[in-house]
Amino acid sequence: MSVVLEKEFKDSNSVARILKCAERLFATKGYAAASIRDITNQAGVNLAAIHYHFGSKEKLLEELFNRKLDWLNQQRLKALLSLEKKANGAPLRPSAILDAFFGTLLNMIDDKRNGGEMFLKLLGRSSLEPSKLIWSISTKEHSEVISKFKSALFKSLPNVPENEIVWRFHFMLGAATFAISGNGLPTLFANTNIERENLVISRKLLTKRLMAFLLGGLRAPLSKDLSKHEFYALERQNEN
Amino acid sequence: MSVVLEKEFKDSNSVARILKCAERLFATKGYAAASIRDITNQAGVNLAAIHYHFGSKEKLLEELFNRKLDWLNQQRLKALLSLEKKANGAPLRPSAILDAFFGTLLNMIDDKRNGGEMFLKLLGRSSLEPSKLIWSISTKEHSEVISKFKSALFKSLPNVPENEIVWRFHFMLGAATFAISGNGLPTLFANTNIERENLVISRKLLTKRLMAFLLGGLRAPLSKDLSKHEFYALERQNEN
DNA sequence: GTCTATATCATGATAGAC
DNA sequence: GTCTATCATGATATAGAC
Repeated sequence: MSVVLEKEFKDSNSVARILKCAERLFATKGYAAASIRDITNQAGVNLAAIHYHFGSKEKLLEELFNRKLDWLNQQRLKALLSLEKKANGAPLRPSAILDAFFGTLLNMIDDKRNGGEMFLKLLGRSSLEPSKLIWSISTKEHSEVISKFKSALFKSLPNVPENEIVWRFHFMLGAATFAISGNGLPTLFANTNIERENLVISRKLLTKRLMAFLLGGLRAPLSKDLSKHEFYALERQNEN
Repeated sequence: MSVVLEKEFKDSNSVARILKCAERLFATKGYAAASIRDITNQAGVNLAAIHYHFGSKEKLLEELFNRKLDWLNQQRLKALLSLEKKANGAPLRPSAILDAFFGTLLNMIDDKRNGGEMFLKLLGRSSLEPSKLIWSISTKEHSEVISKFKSALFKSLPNVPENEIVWRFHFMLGAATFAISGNGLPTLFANTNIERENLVISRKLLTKRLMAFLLGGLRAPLSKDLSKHEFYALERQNEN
């Protein structure tokens, strides 16, 4: 048996199962509340397996993040590069940039076999986690990707102050995170005669909804106190 | 000494100090990771004090939430009622509704003496917490307030399907939550030649930024697949 | 009402047999 | 690589002195 196959075999037996269960438990209970006993029990492996394969609970989280986040960021980069190739130097449409960034993110919802949905919840949850642990992970490539998308947006919206764009990026991340983690929706839809079926989310519909919202926010007129160019964002509206 | 004064004295000595420290620690470390040892140590009270005054760690969290969230929701309701009184039956402007809901929220940032900022972080964090514990708290009044604001938005945007408004409400909550909890901003502003000073947030500026974004998202044109009335939201734009 | 002391249990981590 | 057994620590909670 080759070295590669041997590794794959090991992966599917222990490491992969641990990763999958850890992903789910971290996402649902939170990192601190999910014990390695929970994880190893559900994964059907021994209590010591996590320490053997990963070294510690923290390293497990780190590994989890690096694998999925790197993959996601590669998708994002691929999408952005493809857009830039087609545009041939011209600025991209804002909606296309958002698609490349947030569309790839939401695509993971359907990737249930690989735990994409759970990872998304974990990712969202971690975004509000002030712990240094989370934010020290994968800052290497991740911030590079963020940087590339910022640049694309700057070029795409030349009349908008750059720091305004960054702030709106931040707001968009918040909206997208909530879109993924549907907590709070029951409260929100309570006392509404809206069909319950609507709470069962189709990824495509959710994406459309979110994208419309994000684009509206990104191109919203600047508040009067922030700039004299009030309706800057509307200039490019016809290109959308 | 009157009964009331006696109670206030007690509060300022133990209960209040516990609440304040718990708020900060829950917000910074998360509920699970913040131990009652941390809390009682920082509060300068005995380890057993939490159980004596609140019964358990969970009850402490519940008490914390109920106090602050009720207060916030009262502010929101007051603001909404004041608007409706002035409008005299006419639909409110969307921007005014958002001000009443999210403006009151952001106002708590400045309330450092009463731990408003910490509570906001805790609130945001809890929004992504799938634990039943958090979501079982204060659903009584809270969902009523949400309901009233939904109704106001429905009236304000009569041409928008109601479930679309609710979804956008959800997205707005996400953006507002991220606006408050400024995690991720360092990553976002990295590699940018934007002055670091901009990361020190003034509440007023942040509110302006967020409101512009929210309003843009709320009134964004509906995606073609969602409705035939594409630019519905722009109809009321001049009233903003 | 507040404290000391302690009970009871779950946690992450490790050592060593197989 | 996997298991059992165990450790030290820190968790929530409680009983009882003052």
